[in-house]
Amino acid sequence: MKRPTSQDVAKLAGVSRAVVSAVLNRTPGIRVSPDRRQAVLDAIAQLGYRVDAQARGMRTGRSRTIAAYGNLDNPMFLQVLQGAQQSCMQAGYQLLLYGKNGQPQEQEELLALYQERRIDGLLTKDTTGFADEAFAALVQQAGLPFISVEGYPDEVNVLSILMDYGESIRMALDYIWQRTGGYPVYIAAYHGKPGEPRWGDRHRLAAYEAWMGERGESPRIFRLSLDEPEALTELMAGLPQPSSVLCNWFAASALVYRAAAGLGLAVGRDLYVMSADNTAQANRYMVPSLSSIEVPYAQMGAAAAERVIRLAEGREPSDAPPKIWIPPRLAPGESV
Amino acid sequence: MKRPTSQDVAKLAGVSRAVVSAVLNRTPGIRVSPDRRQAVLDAIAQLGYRVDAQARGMRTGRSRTIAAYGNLDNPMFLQVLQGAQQSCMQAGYQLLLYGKNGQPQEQEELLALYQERRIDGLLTKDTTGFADEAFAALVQQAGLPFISVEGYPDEVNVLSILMDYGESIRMALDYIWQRTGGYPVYIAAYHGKPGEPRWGDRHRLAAYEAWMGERGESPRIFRLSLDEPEALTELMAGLPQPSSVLCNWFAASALVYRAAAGLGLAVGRDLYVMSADNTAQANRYMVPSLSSIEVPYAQMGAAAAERVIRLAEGREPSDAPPKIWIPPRLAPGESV
DNA sequence: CTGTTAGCGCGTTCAC
DNA sequence: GTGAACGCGCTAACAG
Repeated sequence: MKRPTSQDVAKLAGVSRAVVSAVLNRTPGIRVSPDRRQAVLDAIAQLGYRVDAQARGMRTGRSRTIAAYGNLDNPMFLQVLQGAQQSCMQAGYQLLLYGKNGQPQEQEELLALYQERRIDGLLTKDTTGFADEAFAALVQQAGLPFISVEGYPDEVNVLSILMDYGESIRMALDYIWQRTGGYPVYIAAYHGKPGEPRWGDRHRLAAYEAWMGERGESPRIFRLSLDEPEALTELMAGLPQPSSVLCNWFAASALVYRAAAGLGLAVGRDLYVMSADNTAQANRYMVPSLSSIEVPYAQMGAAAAERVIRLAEGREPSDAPPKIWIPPRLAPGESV
Repeated sequence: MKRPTSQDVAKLAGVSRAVVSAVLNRTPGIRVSPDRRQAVLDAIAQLGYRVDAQARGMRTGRSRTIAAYGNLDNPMFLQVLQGAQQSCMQAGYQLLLYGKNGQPQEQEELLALYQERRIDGLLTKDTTGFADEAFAALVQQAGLPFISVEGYPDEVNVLSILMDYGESIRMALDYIWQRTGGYPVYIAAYHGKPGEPRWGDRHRLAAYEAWMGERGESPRIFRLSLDEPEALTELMAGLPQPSSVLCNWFAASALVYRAAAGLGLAVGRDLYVMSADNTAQANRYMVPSLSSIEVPYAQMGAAAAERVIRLAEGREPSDAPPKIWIPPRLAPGESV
């Protein structure tokens, strides 16, 4: 009892293999009468026939598979995958997972996947503002349909799915103001040494300054090294009660909670806290639960996959804009 | 400038296509002299030749790809993927992602992937103690190499990678005792209505009872519905200080923190808390950070992928044990 | 309009 | 080490 082939189906249905193929792919140029068509479908069902994807792929040159590349340590990547998978399934594509390990050869291996005809397109989940022009050039040269989630915000030659970080800050500020009537301190946390803030943080900062400026308030920005969280306690000890703080990042909010506990301040009463993202998906487990802005990664992944597939199939209009913007989402908690 | 084929490589190296293939696959039965071999390798490098995976797959009948099936809402699945990817890469395999959506047709689609020759094997991340015998039978009948992470603990016909939940409890109890000298209350949380506890929870409970019994203590078990967390406050108000509690699940620990805050109890001083898992990966963000036992999902994913690949390649001895046990891991925090 | 024939794509493998 | 067949589905050209 071996695998049935299109040959077997053709014989059982009393037609040629070409008709079987035509029925399955509605091939233009080959018309099939309804009854013959039905005979083919019956034969397929009876035998449990399945097209050999490899044989089809070899003939057509496409694999109907795209790869998703990202950091498997980051839980947000899972959301991207979820969205991408959704889009793939709707389009009849498969999703190949390729985890980032930080090895330099990985980029070549991604290209190799394409050259081996294992994938038709590539989607990467990059860190905010990431850009690797050398890689982008290689990809373009190879002709690999490519789209980045959160990367290459300023490279017009690379297609990206982006979130509007400025809007996320305005959304948070409006929410805090509506709930408390106060103007928050902004905490910009960073890892390691203070450097030039990255793309996302630049836009967040600018939005904060503009929002405060429009209301005649002077911005109060506190730069916090995640490696020296003690500084936070000093800052917070000097704030009147109640005050509100808006953190650029979940990790900073966690430190604020910790410092508040040390000072005997009750979050949600003596101190309002909001996070401009939900990187760790831990917001709702915080006590009290942390209000935040969410980056809609699933939606971004879905949009990315959809677009890569269009690209791979040559259905993307060449004048399509390189960047697609997805709006942030407000996730209220108990901390504001 | 089109894609180079093995034909092109052969011509450039002055050999037949069979030799190119033999060089690439160290085919037994075809000896290639060192200089010819080198000529082939040079030609490959010069042309940038890559084997067409589809053509190879069509000929060999294998795709060198396995699928991972699981719930994309669960961050732990990402860890499984990470481990699986690692194993796949080492073996030269690709990982196809298939997200669980809860639709009944999914099982058929997984089988279809195999019948279409898109995958050589399947790995599923199931919930603890899960078992679907109908699916397992289908898979077996189809001949699809299959292994479950955390599922089918009692079905000897299905291969699984499992964690020893009893050991996780003993590990936690030993740790708490060593740090505090106390005997914890055990909190068994559940969703919805109280029912028969599942496989993992049964083993946890039994281990708790046995451990307490060995020390001449009578077990103190509190069953908690996650939908009625108020009951927890009552329980905790009645405990002496300091006391310790061991929760079967992260979500229960989060509720304990919340109740402690309401009662003015300081976790880590008035009350010691430990979680028997880290499902939400939020432990280190809790204030204070939550001590817990971790399920080593990455390791389990790696073991699963490795085994599926062996199975697919027919390298698995038929007398191999159906279950592989991976030990739990202690993750100390500040709460104990 | 409906359908057939034949060749193709590309790497693998068996007989020599 | 070589030559040739093979795997399986797609599709251009062609015929009834």
